[in-house]
Amino acid sequence: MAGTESGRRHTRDDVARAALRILDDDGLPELTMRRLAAALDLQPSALYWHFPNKQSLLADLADRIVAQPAPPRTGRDASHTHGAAAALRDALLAYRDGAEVVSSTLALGLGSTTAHDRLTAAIVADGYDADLAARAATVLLHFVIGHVSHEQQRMQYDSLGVVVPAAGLSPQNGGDTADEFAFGVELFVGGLERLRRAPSNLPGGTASPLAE
Amino acid sequence: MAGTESGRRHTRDDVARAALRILDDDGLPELTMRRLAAALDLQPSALYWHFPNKQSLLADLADRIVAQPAPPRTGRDASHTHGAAAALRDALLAYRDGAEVVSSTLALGLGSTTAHDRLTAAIVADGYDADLAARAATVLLHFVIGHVSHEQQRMQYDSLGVVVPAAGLSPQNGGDTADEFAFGVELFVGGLERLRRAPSNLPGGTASPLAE
DNA sequence: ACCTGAACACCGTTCAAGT
DNA sequence: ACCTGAACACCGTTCAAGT
Repeated sequence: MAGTESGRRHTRDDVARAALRILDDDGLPELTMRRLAAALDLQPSALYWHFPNKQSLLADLADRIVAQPAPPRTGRDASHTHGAAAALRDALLAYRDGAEVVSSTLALGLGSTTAHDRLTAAIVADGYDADLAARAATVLLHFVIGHVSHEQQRMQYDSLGVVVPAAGLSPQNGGDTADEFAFGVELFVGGLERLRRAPSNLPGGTASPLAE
Repeated sequence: MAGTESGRRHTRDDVARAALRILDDDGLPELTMRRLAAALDLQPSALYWHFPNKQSLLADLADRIVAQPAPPRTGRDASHTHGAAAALRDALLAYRDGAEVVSSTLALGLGSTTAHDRLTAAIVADGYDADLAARAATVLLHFVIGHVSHEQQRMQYDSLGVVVPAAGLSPQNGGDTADEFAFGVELFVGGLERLRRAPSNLPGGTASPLAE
């Protein structure tokens, strides 16, 4: 009874929170302007007083999902980078289709730079210079979003009892998705560490000195 | 005059090719079933004889984009992995919004496993066992798709003359996108090489033996 | 400042029926 | 085997007008 709708007129924050609720309850495809308006007892056109269009609403949701305070992580993380990557994954997993919302917002060049900034800061805290960290953070961010997006798609297939025949990207060897995530982050951190000893070997020279 | 429409009735291949043409000419948002039908001089409902729904059509397009024969790459690649990653990037770049089509198809668990298979084979060819390679290929695939997707979004912004204020994922330091891509692949390969010497250090032990 | 009412210009998809 | 015609059940967005 004492829900999100109580007084009379709504604020931009109300709209965003109602949208987050629909997202989490029923998923991104169900989050239409018309359904959101109905949840707020509003005409669809009223939403356009609060947000210029649907994409900017989604960008706002993406910011909220990413900005979410990180729950205290169990155990010491192996590095700041590991911790920041895991915290970002947790944030994306906290809302249904969270990764997709953030991904599509990023793909349109919208949304804040919070996620990228935090990963960059963590890499810097692990001892790399700001320039390198910023570029590496972009790489890590692509992996994290891609991974969690795939993870969440799998969750909703599982909840529907769908048997996926031989999907190319599913964990192949009985490892669960958290293990696969840790593996990806470890690969990334390993690559960073290798750069620490041999700072420039991109063009020219043998790129794989350890091979054979 | 002698275009895609000549005889009378169309095949599934005709439909897919007409769709690829709309995609490449006008982008993914313009690729609607109604516009596609019009391009083929068909009623929209006719498309549903060839494809059960729009998503399976998009999955077919994704397969075609990825399966595309790789143009001969200039210069020797530093490794099979570098070559396969670059070839995949080229394939995605060959069609407007190519990365987004593949990404959304993957996100729905549709499409073939060609991209993943090829990356896996390349990693195996570089001397890693099949198990590790398959998991690593997933990581690399996430990066490649995320990177190219962002790259293509940027291309269409540039072509519109849009000035993006301070986007968090744009190349920050004057490096072009191809350099950023090479950097990401190098990071990935570096991480793999580190695993070659220390095959298991994920849980337990110091994860960053080189730090400090 | 915040919302209604009504409309515009679209979508994907189904299905009986035609050839 | 391949397509038409007509409909269903939706979308996001605009805009004048109300309070």
